[in-house]
Amino acid sequence: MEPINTSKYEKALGNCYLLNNLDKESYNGLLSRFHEEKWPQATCVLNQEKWFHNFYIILSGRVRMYQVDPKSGKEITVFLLAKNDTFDLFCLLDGCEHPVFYESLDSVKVLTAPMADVREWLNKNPQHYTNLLNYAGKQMRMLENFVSDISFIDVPTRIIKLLIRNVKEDSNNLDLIDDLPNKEIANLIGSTRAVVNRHLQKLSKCGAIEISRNHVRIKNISLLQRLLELQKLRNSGQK
Amino acid sequence: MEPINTSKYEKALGNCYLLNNLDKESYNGLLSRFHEEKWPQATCVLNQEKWFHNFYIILSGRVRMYQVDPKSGKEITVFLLAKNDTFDLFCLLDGCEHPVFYESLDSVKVLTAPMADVREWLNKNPQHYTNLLNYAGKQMRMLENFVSDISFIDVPTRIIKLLIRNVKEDSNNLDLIDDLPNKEIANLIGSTRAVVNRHLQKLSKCGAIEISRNHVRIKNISLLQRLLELQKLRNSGQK
DNA sequence: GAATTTGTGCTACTTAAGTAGCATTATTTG
DNA sequence: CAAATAATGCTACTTAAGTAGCACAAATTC
Repeated sequence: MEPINTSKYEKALGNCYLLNNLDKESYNGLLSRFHEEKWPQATCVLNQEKWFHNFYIILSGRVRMYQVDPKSGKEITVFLLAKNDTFDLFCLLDGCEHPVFYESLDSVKVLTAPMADVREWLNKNPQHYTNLLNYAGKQMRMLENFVSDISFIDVPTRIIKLLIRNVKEDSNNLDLIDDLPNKEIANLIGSTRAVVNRHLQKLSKCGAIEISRNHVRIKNISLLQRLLELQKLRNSGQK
Repeated sequence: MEPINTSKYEKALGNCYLLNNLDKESYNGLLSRFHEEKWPQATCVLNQEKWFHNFYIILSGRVRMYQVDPKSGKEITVFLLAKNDTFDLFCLLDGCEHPVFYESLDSVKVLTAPMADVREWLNKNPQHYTNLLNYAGKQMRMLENFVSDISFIDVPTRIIKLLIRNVKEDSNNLDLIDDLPNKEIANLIGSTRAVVNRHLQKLSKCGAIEISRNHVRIKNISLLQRLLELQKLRNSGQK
């Protein structure tokens, strides 16, 4: 395993939180511990030990982190990770095992280093903890929102929010989630395939979206936004 | 506002994550920025700016952090904070505002300091970030569990898990949650007063717990544990 | 101690979400 | 190209959770 060419990744990792504002020396010191790995599409690495001993930065492709209910087999996607995201953040933060699953949605390129090495680097360069704290804060906010969304909001509205959250501002295209089957969309909002399909059909019939196998396309973003507003208002007369 | 007597709090704050393994100098440097405050029971400070500008460590009493659904008025308690807990962690981590509510359940004593001071201290003493990372990791795990619990598990089981999680090992007494009205229990698991009451009645009738106004008492902890196991097994034949 | 507020325990009802099942179509694999 | 697999689009059904409403009791306030 030869040392990686750190300069090769400077552009690719420009937006990775962990490498924010690093001086040349820190940057090379950290990156030199990593090497590149490729995973084929739709791989689920069952061995959870792995996340405990290795740390990953995504170079390209999507990885979902999910939990499985052993009782029903139901799954929920906790984080949908993409370029510049890292895992496992939980282990990196507190050094404990994290019983969770990871699965690649595309063919994926990652940089990986032993977890212990990354933790050691952080210990030796504590001035760079701030980057990690920021990222942890953002992820916590996402989790907190997930909790309140599931508890407050019905499935059709969660779908609309998911769609709106993922449209690219310029193109109206769906980023990250435009090529998922209904089952994966269900996992993202904590519901089931059949129920999601039911509501996608309605959105399709009213002209907000267009659906085909493995694809959802936004047809009328402002209609979606109006539907979301309507949902927020409905029942607001309650105490 | 006179500087606090830092030695006074050494015992009280022995288990606060933020003060773990601090040398005398760091300890005093941090604590000297704080002063003590008292809040009466059942106070809800509506001014959310406050959490953004001030940081709090709980000395005694309980504080719940919760979200409110503006549509229905429904609430969900995200964290039930007690002695040695701190807030607002989200702001401390990433320096952004955090639109959330805090409310005291008891008469509460806190130590408080300007958020900027705490962040500045952390910047100057980066070797102590580890404590914060650990705590953030634990809180993230709690949030992640909350997500999967709400999405996988039915209300009666969530109640049982809440009870089991909160029994003191030695005494069988409920810590933290033994004096809450049904409505507060509902907020803790993301349900409603009426539904929680329905299931508490069942647990009461089968002899697992005893209920009275503002009180739940464990009568048969091993029965609760057996009920939890039963729930886990039921339907496990599904694919 | 009268009046108000808060919490409980219940019945009856509504509804969204989930479940089961299956036919149809698209895609992949051998 | 045949067979297997994966994804969809339905219908019909079940169910847990939530809603509404109210009587009653306990606690608090004036």
